[in-house]
Amino acid sequence: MESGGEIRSILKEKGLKATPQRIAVYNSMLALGHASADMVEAELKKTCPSLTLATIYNVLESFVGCGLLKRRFSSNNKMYFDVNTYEHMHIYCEDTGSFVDYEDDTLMKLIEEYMKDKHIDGFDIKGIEVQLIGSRS
Amino acid sequence: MESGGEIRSILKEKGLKATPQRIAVYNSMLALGHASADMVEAELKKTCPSLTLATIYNVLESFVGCGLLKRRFSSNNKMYFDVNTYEHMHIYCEDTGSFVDYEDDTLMKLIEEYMKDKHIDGFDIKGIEVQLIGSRS
DNA sequence: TTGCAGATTAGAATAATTATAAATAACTTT
DNA sequence: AAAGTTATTTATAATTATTCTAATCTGCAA
Repeated sequence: MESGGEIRSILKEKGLKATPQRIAVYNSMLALGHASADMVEAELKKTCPSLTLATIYNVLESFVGCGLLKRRFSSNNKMYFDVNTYEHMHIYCEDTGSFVDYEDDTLMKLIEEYMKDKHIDGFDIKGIEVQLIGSRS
Repeated sequence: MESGGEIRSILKEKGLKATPQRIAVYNSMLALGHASADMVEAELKKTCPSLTLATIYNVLESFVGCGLLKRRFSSNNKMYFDVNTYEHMHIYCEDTGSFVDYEDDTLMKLIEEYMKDKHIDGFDIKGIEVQLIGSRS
């Protein structure tokens, strides 16, 4: 039941201090799944009112650095971050401008299988991002 | 050899006036392939010095509306646009933060084929975006 | 050619992110 | 357990990216 345990060890491993702010942001990202900096701020406004947006950006950036989060691709002018616990795809909803997680292991496997023995000159391919563009039906 | 011909008719069809600004932005996007508003501005600074960023944003937006361009997904806080002449994927280079077009019809077909008879509840899927994340090797 | 709806412009306003420098708190060493 | 070191947080300012506004201009239909 000790909530900060896992993240503490990850941070220590990366030489980052385990501050309450980082733990709060991490828990909030776990709850949200994916979010932008201001969404995290809103989520933590009650429990952590001293938390600044600048800190949130710092924390999110440091989490990307240590692999806890991934940057999300978006088509508006905002940065989104994803909890990096599993490989999944996203549906971008044109009507609401929001993202919905979408899991399809078969498709991910299909793509990964195909890419495995592809060689793209000049690049090391580290990951594949798939976004479905959709509207509410 | 008349450069503005095609776009003029597309604009007319959509009820948009064929202004020199729109034609200039279109040609610049054709040359760049994909770009952000400020890249278009830089490209046109010499030939079109009166062109404003506000106009460029307006023009890009109207082009997305009429299908000449597509919004590009990115992971920094910037909007990018793509010339919408062919289906292709992108490689995002982590080292330089830039995008490189990548064509792989086989993979695109593979994915489209798979998605064709998928039903995702609540959504009409209109498109698929694939990004490869890579670093310079 | 003229009228007018739509487009462009300059500039201000907003939104999103990053930088700066001082204050604070986590971890190490004692 | 206390002190020192250093990374982190904080508040604020600055920067970057985009959108809004209101005045002017222009493409094009009549």
